Amino acid sequence: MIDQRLVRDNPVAIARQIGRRGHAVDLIKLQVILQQQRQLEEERSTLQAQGNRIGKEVGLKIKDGADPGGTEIVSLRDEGNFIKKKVSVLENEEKILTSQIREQLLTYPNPPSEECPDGSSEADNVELRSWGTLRQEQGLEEHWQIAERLNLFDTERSVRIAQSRFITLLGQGARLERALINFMLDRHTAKGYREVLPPVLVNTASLTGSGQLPKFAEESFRCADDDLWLTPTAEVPLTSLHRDEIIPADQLPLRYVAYSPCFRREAGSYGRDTRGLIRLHQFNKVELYWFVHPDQSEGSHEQITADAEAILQALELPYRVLDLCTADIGFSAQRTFDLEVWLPGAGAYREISSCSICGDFQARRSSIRTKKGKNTQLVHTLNGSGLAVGRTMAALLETGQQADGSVLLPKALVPYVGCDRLQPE
RNA sequence: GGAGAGGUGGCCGAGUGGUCGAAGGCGCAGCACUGGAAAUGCUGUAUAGGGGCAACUCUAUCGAGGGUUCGAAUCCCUCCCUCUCCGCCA
Repeated sequence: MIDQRLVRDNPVAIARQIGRRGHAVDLIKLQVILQQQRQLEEERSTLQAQGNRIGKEVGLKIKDGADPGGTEIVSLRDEGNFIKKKVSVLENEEKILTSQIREQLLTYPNPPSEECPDGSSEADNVELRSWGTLRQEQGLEEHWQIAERLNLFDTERSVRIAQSRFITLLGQGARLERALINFMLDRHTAKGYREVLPPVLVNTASLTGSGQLPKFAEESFRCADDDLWLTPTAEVPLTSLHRDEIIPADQLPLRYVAYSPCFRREAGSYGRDTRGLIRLHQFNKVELYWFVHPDQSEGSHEQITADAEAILQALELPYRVLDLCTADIGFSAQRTFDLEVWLPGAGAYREISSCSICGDFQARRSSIRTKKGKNTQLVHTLNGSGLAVGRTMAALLETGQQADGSVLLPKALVPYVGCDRLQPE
């Protein structure tokens, strides 16, 4: 959420910043409402102060022996009643404005940071660096072909169990998925991350706090009879882990790593990536999440990205790093670095991690603050996938495929899987 | 699912209509004492919004919303949540 004081003081500047995302916004109307609201609040609190004075006066006079039914007390009561009526009128108007303000504020995306490159589509994303040597020979299989051959998962039966875009991993496939989750968690916790296994059903407040609601309701699965949704990413429960809290400054930064299944409707992606592990309604992800003091967020974006990259490097998976342009960053992000892994079979890079710095955007929505002495301020939050597990498996299959049909696994993974290659069962 | 209890500041806990943002304790911070520490003593210690250079001050907040009243943490109504016991269950 953007700071309403900024909208009140300089709506044009904020609108211009948000406008860099490609859609013009007009904050002048909101500014007017904010000014009205502030004026109402001023009037109301002045009246309430008067009312409070009368209340005290009546109490004191009665205590001093004044006749509760006497003219003096009665006239004070009348005055109190008069003020009360005026206050309640103002309060009602104010309440309407306040909820309008919040409703609107919640719909505006985070203004991109100064460093975020301008652009109008994903074509304007900037490649920052790449790592590893790409396999580019002809005739390589795509991951779903390999998986089918090795019997790692069953697509058709998954439709029977659920619907399309769900996957059932089998045998070595299931084992590899589990190995990857453990491997990633171990690597991150070894670096000082605190491991979290959160609920995967989250309430509306949690989704609003991290920025998925109100704008992206159609992307999430909702439980019909409860105020609960299937989480689209562990970022949601991790943000709400400290919602409505004040974290002592000396405890920051807090760095969490959470494995969770993630659920997304993938509305509007009909026909894309229909085979294999790339785009599913349910997938596994290990997520990194930082709460940092605003004075210390410098450099943290690069660090969290490096932590995600370390997994790709340990798995010997070539990738590149993109600095997403203003048109391509997510709703809550100020700036985002995407990691794209090389899929030799598909002959393309695919997003496998998205590392974002959100500034105080989520912290304001979720009311997460920190305190140093008397100074209370919003924390800054960062998140990054470390990594998307299904897509990691896809990359491993395509990268490790051998002429004899087996798949060679990276050395680091051998202790987790229990063998150095996957072979037909 | 059945029965009961309860939601007060960072925590514990008092407070059943009047100057209560709220006793007391714990914790925390500063100061004093000490060679240093412990113990002790003193002082301070919520959040949000408004005004003021500041000291400071006004308003709101005792789960949420509504009501009664000149005045509500305290009385009434509705809702939410938590806990305990029983049942069921991974």
